[in-house]
Amino acid sequence: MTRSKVNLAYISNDSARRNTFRRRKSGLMKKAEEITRLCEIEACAIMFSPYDPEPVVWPSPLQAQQVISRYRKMSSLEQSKKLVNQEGFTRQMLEKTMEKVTKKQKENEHNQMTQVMYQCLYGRGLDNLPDGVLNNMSGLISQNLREIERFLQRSHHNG
Amino acid sequence: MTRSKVNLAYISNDSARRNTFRRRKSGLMKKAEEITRLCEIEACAIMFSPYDPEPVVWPSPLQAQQVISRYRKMSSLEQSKKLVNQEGFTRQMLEKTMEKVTKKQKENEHNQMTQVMYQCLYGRGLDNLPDGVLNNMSGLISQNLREIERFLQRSHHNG
DNA sequence: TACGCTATGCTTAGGCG
DNA sequence: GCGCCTAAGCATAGCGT
Repeated sequence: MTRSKVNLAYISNDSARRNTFRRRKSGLMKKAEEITRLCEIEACAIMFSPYDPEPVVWPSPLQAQQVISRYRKMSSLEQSKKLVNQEGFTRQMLEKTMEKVTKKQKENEHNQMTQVMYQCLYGRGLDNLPDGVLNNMSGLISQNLREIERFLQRSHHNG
Repeated sequence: MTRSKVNLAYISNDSARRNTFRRRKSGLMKKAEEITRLCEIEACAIMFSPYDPEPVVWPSPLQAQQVISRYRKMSSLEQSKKLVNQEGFTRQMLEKTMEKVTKKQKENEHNQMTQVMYQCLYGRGLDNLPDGVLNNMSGLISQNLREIERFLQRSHHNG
């Protein structure tokens, strides 16, 4: 049977759909590879499917996280720049202060504890830490988490 | 001149590279559209290029954020489940405590300040806040950010 | 179910306006 | 720089294994 024009709709046949997904997934990632190489851009892709036990993350979980955090940073920055009313000023102030804190964090980079806490706070996951950093830090970590809890409670009571 | 096989390397010619990027970007997004429709999967893609003033987010910033948060949730869950060694215990403890703090945060949901701070800390952006929350809170916010700074400094000095 | 094969449709490099 | 055009090269549907 000759190949016909693809009907661009949900493929109801289970095995056909699974096959198409497998093939097109690899095709898509190949295209992503190519445009990244040819143009030297930064990109990532995430796909959830019933056919993979885990989400498919291209090019890698680590690089994807970097792209995502860059995106988050930029989009919130753009938003704060666009706003000029009272609320906008508050947003800008928040951005600036957070940047200041981030800068201080960088200065303290040798402090492993701060590093751990920060990654935790920002939800970046704990993959970027040097090997062994998490060892022997249980006490310190739980101590500082209690500190955060107290901070939240204070915020609650004061607010 | 007949079309030749593409050399899969960085295109040094500026205009050619820009052209290729424009074309392949649209091609890539079309492919993403197609696989999503054909197989009904959930996916997103982010691309940073010198040719776009803003990052290109497919299918939309909102849907991308949903996919990203789903990925984050799943990956941290998988990580904590997979690990069984000393470092794994530490990770699990971190996860649990952070969940606890998150739960407490939910209990305090009526506290607008806590909500603002939390969203800020987690880098979720400030878009999900109810209207007007950010108004008249400048003083409170900067106060609490100073609190965070002090916390980081303590972490530094103690570490 | 996944993979290899091949014909066919689609993508896109190169050229032009 | 962008969009159109055409043909060369690629992706992939349908089938067999």
